[in-house]
Amino acid sequence: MTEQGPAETNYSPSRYRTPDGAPADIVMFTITSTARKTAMKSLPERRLEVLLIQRKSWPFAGRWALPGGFSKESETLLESAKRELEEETGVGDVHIEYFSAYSTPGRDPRGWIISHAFVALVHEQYLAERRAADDAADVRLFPVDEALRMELAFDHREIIADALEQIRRKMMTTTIAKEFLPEEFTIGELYQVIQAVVPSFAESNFIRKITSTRSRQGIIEEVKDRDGEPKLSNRYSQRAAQLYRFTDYAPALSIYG
Amino acid sequence: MTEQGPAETNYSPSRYRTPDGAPADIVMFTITSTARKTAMKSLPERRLEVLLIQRKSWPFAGRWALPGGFSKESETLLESAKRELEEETGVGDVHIEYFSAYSTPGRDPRGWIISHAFVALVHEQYLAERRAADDAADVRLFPVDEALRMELAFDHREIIADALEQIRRKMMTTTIAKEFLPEEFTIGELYQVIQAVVPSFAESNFIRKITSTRSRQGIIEEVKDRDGEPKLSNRYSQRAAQLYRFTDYAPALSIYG
DNA sequence: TTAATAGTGTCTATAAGACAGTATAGA
DNA sequence: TCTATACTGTCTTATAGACACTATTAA
Repeated sequence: MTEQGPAETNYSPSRYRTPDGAPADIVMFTITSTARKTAMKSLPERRLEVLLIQRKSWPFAGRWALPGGFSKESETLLESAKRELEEETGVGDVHIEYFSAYSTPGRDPRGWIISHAFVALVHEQYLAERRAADDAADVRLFPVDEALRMELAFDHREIIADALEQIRRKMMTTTIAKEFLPEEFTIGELYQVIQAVVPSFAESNFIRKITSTRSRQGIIEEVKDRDGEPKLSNRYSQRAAQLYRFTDYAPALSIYG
Repeated sequence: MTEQGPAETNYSPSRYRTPDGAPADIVMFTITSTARKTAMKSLPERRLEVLLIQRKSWPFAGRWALPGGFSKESETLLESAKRELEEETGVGDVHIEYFSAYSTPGRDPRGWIISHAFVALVHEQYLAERRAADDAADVRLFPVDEALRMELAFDHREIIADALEQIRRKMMTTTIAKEFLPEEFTIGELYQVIQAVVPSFAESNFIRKITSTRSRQGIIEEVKDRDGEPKLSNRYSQRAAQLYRFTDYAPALSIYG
């Protein structure tokens, strides 16, 4: 081959300009439930929200930004992201996954800083205490559409848009819905969670499809009580609904049949 | 919140340890065709191969490694990966996408170096001249299973394994097969390409499925000549086969019906 | 005539999709 | 009795899957 990069020649760190930092930024989604004021029990309104922090200092002081911070040499990026998130939300056992890197020159006025974006999915209940304490403070949940219309710090608007696209795809093709649901849930809840993330989702016969056909291959299964009787819930309706849970089965999708 | 990271306080780069480099490493896959020696025209054997480079210097001198090199402050990681790959293969118009980051402490003896892995998919024909010139040199294609059994530099074995898993999933769920095929191809070729990447793929009625059902929603379409007559090919068989091309249609897969 | 690929015919079982109807129980 | 959710019945059409059969033509 022609000239090789530094990796193929004698290496001396001081000869090269090196990055000024490798932060992890976390797009933390949750789905909030708000009770509707109806005559009787009803399903709540569910809305996809994203956690933002108001910056205190340069650059972008005053602007809202994604939580995150610089990673350390002694940790992986994933460990770094988990640490930062725990510092922000006080919650450790969240679903968190690497997602993409952002490296456009000039994206951070502090220098050459490549940001590593993570997506975290959190049960609303884990944030409950935090919200009470910090409401109207410098850490808040915003509805996703609202966040996407805001002037955020850095390229965080683009990061959120990419993260949203990714979880929309994953919501339809994997079982990440479980990250937003209790262990046992009703079909109505599952349907709502899918719709909160993918508004265009509409399946007239949803219960029929999920409880026959593919479900025979076991994405979800009915919950039974100790006597082997179907376990029901009437949280949301007069008529009790069957409770389900996700199994470990992950269907392999294919466009080729 | 509790204590904020550097991003939320006054920033002074010199106060923090910074990374020693952000290289892009490229897992470049291609599918090679080898004619079988049969009595007549027949489909070639197709094999998934990955491009490796033999390192000349410390660290891991003599070991085979992924092509790549340190990114520069003035370019995005994608631009960096494209540049490195072009230097290696002489080809510019390849399909290349970001894939993951590798950050385990100690993964690179030269220091704190977070590697950005890309997957590139290349038509075999683009490599044809290169191979003739460089055969038995320090840049070679290896069958993927062989590469995964080798002692490679850094954590490149793990990177290749992850990349393989990713393109296997994408081969089944997207139309990346087109990156390994000519503009116009036969069903037999498509089937072979899928199998080269996903050996477990087996569809007895493949032609039937792809030309009815989902194909009515248009993943591929028949190629016609100027007179509107079906365009055929007899590259691989006595009986001429219909040529197809991919459309722009990307099916939306779902586990929920 | 055969080899090697490229299809088609036909049948059956399963799934998708629509849509009207029934079930439940607290307010 | 009404309301809001949770289903079930029934019909039609589409798709999946198996597998035997026909088609093509240079060597």
